[in-house]
Amino acid sequence: MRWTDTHIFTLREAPADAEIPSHKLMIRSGCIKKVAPGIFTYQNLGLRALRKIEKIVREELDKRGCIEVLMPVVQPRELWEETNRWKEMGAGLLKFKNRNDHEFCLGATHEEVVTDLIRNDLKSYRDFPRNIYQIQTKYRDEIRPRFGLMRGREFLMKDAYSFDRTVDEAQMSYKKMYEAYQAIFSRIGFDFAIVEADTGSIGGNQSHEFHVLAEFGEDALMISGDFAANLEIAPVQPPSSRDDIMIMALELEEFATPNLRTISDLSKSTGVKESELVKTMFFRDEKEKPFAVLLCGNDEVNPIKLKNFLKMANPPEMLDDKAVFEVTGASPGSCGPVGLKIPVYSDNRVAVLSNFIVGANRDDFHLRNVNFKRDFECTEFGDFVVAKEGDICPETGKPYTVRRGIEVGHVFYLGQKYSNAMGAKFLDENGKSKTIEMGCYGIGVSRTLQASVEQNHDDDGIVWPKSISPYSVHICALDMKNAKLVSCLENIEKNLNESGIDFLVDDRKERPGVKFKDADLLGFPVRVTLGSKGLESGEIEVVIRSSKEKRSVPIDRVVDEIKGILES
RNA sequence: CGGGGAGUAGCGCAGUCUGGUAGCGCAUCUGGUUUGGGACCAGAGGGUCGCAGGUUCGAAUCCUGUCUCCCCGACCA
Repeated sequence: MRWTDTHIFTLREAPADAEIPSHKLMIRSGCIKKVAPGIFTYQNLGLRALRKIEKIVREELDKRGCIEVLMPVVQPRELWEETNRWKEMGAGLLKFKNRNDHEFCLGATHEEVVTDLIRNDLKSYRDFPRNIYQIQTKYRDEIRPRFGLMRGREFLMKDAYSFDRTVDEAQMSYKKMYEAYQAIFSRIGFDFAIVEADTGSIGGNQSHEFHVLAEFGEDALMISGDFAANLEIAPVQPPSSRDDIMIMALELEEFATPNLRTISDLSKSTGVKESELVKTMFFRDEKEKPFAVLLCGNDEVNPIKLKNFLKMANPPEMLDDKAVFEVTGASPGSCGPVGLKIPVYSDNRVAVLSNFIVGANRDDFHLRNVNFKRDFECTEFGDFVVAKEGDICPETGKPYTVRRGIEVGHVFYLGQKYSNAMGAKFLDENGKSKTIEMGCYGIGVSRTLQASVEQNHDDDGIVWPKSISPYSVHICALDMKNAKLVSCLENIEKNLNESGIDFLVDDRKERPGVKFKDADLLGFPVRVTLGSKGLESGEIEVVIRSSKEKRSVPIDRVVDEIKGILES
């Protein structure tokens, strides 16, 4: 393809709203263009790379017996009501009515549609296992889209759904997809990590995320030896119990703490370390009932852990100041567990404290020498904190280190959540009706595209991996008025076409410097410089984008050299 | 929703404080000289200054309202 026949426009400067390198480079290279917040046009270069990702995904899934379909973007309310997600998904689901006042939403995910599809088809135990997938546009009404394709409202997703007869068979399907994802992300050329993860509003009870490691990743990953988890769920080893030491419970005492509203103020004033102060936080459960959570002063509450511990559908909401006052009779800075009439959950790290300080439920007063049992009852102990670097992982007994990642893939074992809600059943060998076991598996295809740029770029531009580069070869034809050069170019074009190698020829009337800069920006794996200098010497310059290595190659060997580089 | 910032040509920005009929760089077009790492000269096209009111002889500039976008957080996955 010749540049002057394409639709490629590069920018010298990035738009002011682009923040991270990959976003800037995707815009500057003309891969994408913003249409509205979180909504983009894929221009030709971006689309070509996207199609190559799709091709790899299809190959790996088809190879494993997955069946491709295409489901609708617009979905009727009725289906979403069946699983109660019309409500549960909240404002993230974009809803609207048609002219007949029928309610619809834009597909944010397709569990409902696909379950509806198969519940009519998979009737016999002979029909299993089955795995249905599609590559489809999703729409999620994100509160704050950002970083280009990284968190868009409209994005391209590969979603697959497995249907099995038994838990064991479902686990095998899960494993198969897990391996497919490993293969896919390896082929694309990622440095990635697989972590245990929360299931979010998709539901289910087992889940792994695939993360591309990158400095600007939105997720924090906690890694400890062989174990890795998303920060959202990373478990923390409880401190060892102090049962063996007899600690005298001292006399409960109220003391004045005027204007001391924060843990750090209280720590300075009392001389007690923040980690030994106890803070009390208030939340609301799904029945709107308030409950309290006790944490060490230097810990942060992890709402996802609370959600999972209390088996809620969504993380609990915090009470506002007014609601806290109604429950405790005090402002948030002066609250504590003593005398409360609501459930009190306590983090494991608080469990080992004694004679500690809490708010007195009276403004500007705290209590010291507070102890479990004697002064208040704890409903239940658990792990409710956000893990920190250096915390001990209970799985390995070793400390965590933190990495940042971009979530490009997610596999869930769903169990019967959707099949149960939607009545997806089959008859087994004995003619008995059973509920189908499900799994679902997503890859953010458009996010994967940008993640690749995020992981592969330098100061000059994108460094596409060979696997998904929009074109494999970039030929800078420096002087299209030189007849000898043009005929040499045509010869190379012919040979590349015959070899099935895709390439872009920069045949614009631009100075060499401009072409080299743009070639670096677009970042295809191999660049060929075709200029009169090279023609005279009989050798042409071939440059490898990733290493900047330059090779002088005899004209008649250029295509072989390119093949060699692309195959290596 | 809370906090901060910004809307002026396709992109990046100045001008706003102190009102006087809109400017710079890049990009685009024409002509010429150049041509192996973002050339130079001369000329040209392109903007109802986010929108709506108001003040004023006169508003990009002052006042009021409103919309949008971006960043941090909340939220979401």
